Amino acid sequence: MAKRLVIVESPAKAKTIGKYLGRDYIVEASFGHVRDLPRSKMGVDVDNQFEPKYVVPTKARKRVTKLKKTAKGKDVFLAPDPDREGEAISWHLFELLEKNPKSIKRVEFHEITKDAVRRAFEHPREIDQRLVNAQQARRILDRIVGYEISPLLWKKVGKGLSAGRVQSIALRLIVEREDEIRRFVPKEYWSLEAQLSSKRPEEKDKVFVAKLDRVNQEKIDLNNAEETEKIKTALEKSEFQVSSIEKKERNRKPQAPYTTSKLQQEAYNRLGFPAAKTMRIAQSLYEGVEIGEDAAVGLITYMRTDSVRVAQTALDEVTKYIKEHFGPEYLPETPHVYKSKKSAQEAHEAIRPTSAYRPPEKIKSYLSMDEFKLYELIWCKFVASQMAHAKDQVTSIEILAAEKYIFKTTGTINVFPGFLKVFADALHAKKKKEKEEQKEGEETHQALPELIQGESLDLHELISSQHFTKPPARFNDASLVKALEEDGIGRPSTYAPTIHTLLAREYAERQSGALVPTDLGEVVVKQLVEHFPTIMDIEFTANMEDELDKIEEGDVDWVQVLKNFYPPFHQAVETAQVEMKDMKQELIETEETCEKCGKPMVIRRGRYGKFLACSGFPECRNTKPISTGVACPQPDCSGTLVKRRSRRGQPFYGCSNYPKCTFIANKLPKPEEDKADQSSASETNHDSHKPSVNDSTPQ
DNA sequence: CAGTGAGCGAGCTTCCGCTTGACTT
Repeated sequence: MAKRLVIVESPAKAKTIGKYLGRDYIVEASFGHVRDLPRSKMGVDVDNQFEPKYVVPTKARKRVTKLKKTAKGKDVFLAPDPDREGEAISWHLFELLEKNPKSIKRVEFHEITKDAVRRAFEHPREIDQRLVNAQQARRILDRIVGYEISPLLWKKVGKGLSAGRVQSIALRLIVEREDEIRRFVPKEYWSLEAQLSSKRPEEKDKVFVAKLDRVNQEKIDLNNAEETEKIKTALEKSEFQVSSIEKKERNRKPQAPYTTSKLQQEAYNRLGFPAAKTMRIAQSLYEGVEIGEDAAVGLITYMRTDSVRVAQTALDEVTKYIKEHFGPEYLPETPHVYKSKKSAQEAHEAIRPTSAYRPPEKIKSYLSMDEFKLYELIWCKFVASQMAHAKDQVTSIEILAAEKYIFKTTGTINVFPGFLKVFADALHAKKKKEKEEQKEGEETHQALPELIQGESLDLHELISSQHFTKPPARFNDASLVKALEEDGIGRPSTYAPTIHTLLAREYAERQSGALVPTDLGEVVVKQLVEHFPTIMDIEFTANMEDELDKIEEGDVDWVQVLKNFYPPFHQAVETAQVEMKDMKQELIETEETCEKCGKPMVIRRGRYGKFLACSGFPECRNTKPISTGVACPQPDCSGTLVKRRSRRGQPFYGCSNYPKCTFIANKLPKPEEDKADQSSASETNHDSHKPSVNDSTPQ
């Protein structure tokens, strides 16, 4: 009968550790937090040292009972993650179990390897109350912000709404990006390219392209057709001569193995997986997949991490693998070491395969298509991260024309693939003929002919093209997660749920992958920014983290941090109770008159956004949608287009004269323009968000 | 595909961060 109980957060971790520790230990999982503030009320006594009231949520009841029973008379080791939240979980467990066991100690390990676990058990310690207190300050602050502002929104905007330190900043980013896009004015610019080739017979067939770069040593901006055509004409008869050739060797470095944020970004950009889908699939790879005859094997390390650290055993193994499969020349002189971002809590390793010796192709038949694709990303990224640099030879050539115009071009030849070999092999294995986006952000390179300094070239064609600057792209899962992570807002476990919340509240919606704010989202952000500028500041979380750090260092009392925060915040809530506009009642006057009763129409906000309603309500119940101002393209129709929504919620544009006119379109057609050369513009400036996401994933 | 918004006003809604399993049909 084992005399020792170890408690960790997750059952998968429990299984692995159980194997390392042997029969003397029982290993159980807590399944995350086991105590929390009550859901139904604030649960914080703001007048009495912010004393929190902790309860065991119903979901955790059975777990806690089981743990209490198992702990009786044993030596208990609390082994949650070595970070703020893990320390808090340990403390809550301690408080709940205190009376039952013979002893309770805390152990910590930063990687789940036999060695690290063994060592941890040789040095058990007490719970670090400073870490716990930092967590309490964080928890209570989030509770106060969320549970004081949300009810204000119920009163002023609509029931069921929410606000919070993380979600409201995420929403703000989305709303402000939409503002930028609306304000954006595209600017015209032109480029001028020359198709050239050598006159020498042996190189003559290799036509290449060079781009106009400078005039009289000054960078040139071509702003319109006239300017461009003038130069073009001047150059048509001109001599083109190679004025400089520069060859350089360039090293390209592999990137670090994945953190959660980076995995979500790349899975979205390369595979089209929304953040939630990536996490679901990663979880199944982590929990284990049956491979051949063996029992289930965990294929990757833990998927919620902010660290790029790799266990020494894994480094040794991947080094061996690279040497055997690619050859010693594919190894760097010393192993690459990557730095996590400063704010990382480093409780886990990077996301990596549990063994380099399980290349994707080898286990493909045991995985679903999606599991395979995600595993392949993770495996390749990790193996590449410990391979040699790729070496390119980059040739930069300048060509002089008409004595003052300088054209530039570069050619790149890969002389040693290094880490790129992993990605090239993966691509090859897929046998894809179609041109696929190269991994690791490679551009397509043109190969140049061998040119000689001073030689004169044949001009085949001068190509001028019109371009327009593009507005910034809307956020999608990848870019939003990236922005949040860079500003230290949210944690690996919350990026995907935060996006879900914004959609569930109807603050934002997905349009072919992009996150677009709704009217409701815009109203909420406007009110919050006006009344809670501090909370709505991107820097708020960073400042909070500084305070939490001080608590962890023992420099500041956690209650004092809340005492500093609360009074001005609460005052802002009180003020907003009085001064925030009641958006539920808000009527916006318009010029339109009701065709049924002649009274003016007003804009109201409803479930589906803004609409026009008669001010004579409830006597006159006439309503109509707001016109987009775009005329109906149907000939002989005097109507304008209005935005509507199908029963399934899909927005579409229909004619205001319906049912007389049945014109319908999914996208707003461009207003008619007199210029016929619209089509020659090489780039359009909307819907620039990409890529599109599979609509197949249910939310 | 073509609707939405007050009034009475019970009792309800809500945060962030840790983690997966399952009251019954």
